[in-house]
Amino acid sequence: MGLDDRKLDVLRAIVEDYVATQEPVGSKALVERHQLGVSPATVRNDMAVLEEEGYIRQPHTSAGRVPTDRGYRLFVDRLSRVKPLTPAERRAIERFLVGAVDLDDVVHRTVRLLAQLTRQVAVVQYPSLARSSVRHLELVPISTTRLMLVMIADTGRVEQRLVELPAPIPADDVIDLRRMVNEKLGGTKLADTPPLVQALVEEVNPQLRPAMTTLATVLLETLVERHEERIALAGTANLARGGLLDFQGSLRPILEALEEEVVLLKLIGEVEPSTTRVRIGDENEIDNLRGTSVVSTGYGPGRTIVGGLGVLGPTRMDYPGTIATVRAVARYVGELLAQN
Amino acid sequence: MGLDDRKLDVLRAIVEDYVATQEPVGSKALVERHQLGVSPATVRNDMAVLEEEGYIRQPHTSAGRVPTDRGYRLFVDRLSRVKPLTPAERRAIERFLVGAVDLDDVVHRTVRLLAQLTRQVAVVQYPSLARSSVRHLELVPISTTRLMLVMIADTGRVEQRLVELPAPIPADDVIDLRRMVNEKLGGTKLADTPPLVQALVEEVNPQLRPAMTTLATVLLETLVERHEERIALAGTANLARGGLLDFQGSLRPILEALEEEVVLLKLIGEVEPSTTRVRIGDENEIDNLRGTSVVSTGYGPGRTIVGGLGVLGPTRMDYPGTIATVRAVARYVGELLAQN
DNA sequence: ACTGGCACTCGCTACAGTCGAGTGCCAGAG
DNA sequence: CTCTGGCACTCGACTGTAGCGAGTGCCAGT
Repeated sequence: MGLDDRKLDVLRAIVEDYVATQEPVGSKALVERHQLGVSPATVRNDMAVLEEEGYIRQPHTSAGRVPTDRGYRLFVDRLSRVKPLTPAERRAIERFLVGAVDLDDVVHRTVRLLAQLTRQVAVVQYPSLARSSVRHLELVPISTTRLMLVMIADTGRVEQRLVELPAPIPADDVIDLRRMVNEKLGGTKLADTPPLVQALVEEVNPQLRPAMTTLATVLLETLVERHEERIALAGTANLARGGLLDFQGSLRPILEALEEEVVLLKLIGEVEPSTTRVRIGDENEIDNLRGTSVVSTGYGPGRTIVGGLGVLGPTRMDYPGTIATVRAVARYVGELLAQN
Repeated sequence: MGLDDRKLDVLRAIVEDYVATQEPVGSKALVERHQLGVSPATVRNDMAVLEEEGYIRQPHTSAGRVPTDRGYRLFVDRLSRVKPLTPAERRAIERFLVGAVDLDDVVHRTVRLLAQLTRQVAVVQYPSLARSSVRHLELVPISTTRLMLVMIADTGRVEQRLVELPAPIPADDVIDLRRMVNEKLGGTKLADTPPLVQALVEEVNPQLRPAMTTLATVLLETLVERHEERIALAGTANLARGGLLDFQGSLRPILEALEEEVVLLKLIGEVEPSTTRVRIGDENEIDNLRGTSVVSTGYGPGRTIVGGLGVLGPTRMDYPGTIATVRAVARYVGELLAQN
């Protein structure tokens, strides 16, 4: 059945009031605070329908109504307009991000900024290596059998790994190795490197082969297997704000989930289109995080996307405001990266 | 007044029982569970004295006794023997730390291990730059006006910073710069570099001076001003374990404190002697962390100390066990680093 | 289609009563 | 002088009852 306009108005009013007050909202309070132009009784009838359709529910018989996940979903999809940022927020963003000296700095500032603006838990993914290109590979001899491999990506990311060589290697050979890997891999998308690395091992002259083989192993491990992705987190203290009224009872499962990089990546890393994604309550794939909502989006220089960022909070959150903030921050970060 | 041996036994028993059960302990339960060889009435008299001296207190009139911070302090200083680790714990430590590929990996594994073993919040400081020596400085040209400065320390730490040059610089000059900084700074303690860096700027030939000046600025900034110290954190979910019985009420101030690097450094970074440090409740300098206890110690290869690590938990914690674990982990990590 | 009225539900608070763990004190034994 | 058993006392935790009030669902009337 089609919900008529007034019922939608009622739902919107319920969501807004509940988000603001954190208390179940009744029919009387609703007509007082919003100009609905009808009586409480009418609103009650509308509420009954909304409840039947699963958009709101009553915590107890004698209490007001609270939006369900489904109700929030409808609200986000059809009833809310994106709130423009206040000038103060704009200024905060600029002030916070100006003066960042390198990628690490940008990411840290961003995640703190997001946490502060939204008053929720913020998560920022470092530019994904999979979406980066190799800018330079550096080999620094540590001893005759040890090299430090430093990879610098065009996104500003720098990764290093220790390479333990099977046999001592003269300094000149290190130079050769460096030249070869840079010639072959420089400028290529990291996602495309595995076959190239393979080729390197096969083409190299026999004398360098053992060294190149271990080097290749480390390269593949670093790029594909291990950390590949990095994540920054901030604002966990905000979880404990609502006096535990949100997150029925225990923060533990949430904190546990937030300690798993894999989980965080799932949350904000899956960025396909450049649109903002909102996951509400049960829509979350992570069991520990049902009961929370996640707003995430991709960021990157220009129109490309190199990573994701977002925030996590109670389902009872200010969606329009949060979405606006997340988008704005992502855009600013993109601009910052574009200056590279 | 001198507490006689039995009173100390009583205090020990109270601490042990309270830590185990999390409930105020009464005189009757005490004589039942420990072989004190006296009646409850006698214990009560002892308790009265202990309370008067400030080692224990009663939450309510009709409840048992609970140790005070002062009581825990006495317990830690004089009444507890360090618990040897179980073989299972030893094995866990080895299994966890074997196979770490580089410093980052070591630190991350260590912090997770500590959190898991102690079931508390674990903090590990990366080897302090102030206590490291420069092994190598690398300059990688990114563009004609940008260099990536990569510093590798003998402790395995690698720091990088982008250097924005005032004017384009030819490739040969970069090589010169690299040679100069390495000759001058290579092998020196980082704490001693500032004057050397200064000297470099003054000695360099005029053509390279502008580049060297900005390079020097970045070097000093990186080493002295900025991150200098890095920290890894794990196990925050353990805070929410005790059902909020510990940490009267809110986790918020604690989580807030844990997000501040400065605070964490204060907690575990001040390592003077190689001994283990225990801060109990109010002894903590950080206001937000009164009500928690911190066990910390230094670690490093051989007898030297390059950084600190420790755990944070409720004042009601298993001190002997925690101290033993923290020490053992620190020792293993030291051995691991010594293999460099 | 909306409204006012009314009976009903049920969580919240206050209050009284009971129970029991634990204490402090004291007189007496060793 | 130290320890012990006994006893009265305190006070938090729990239970049950009662009244209140916010909020609802339903219905008859406009």
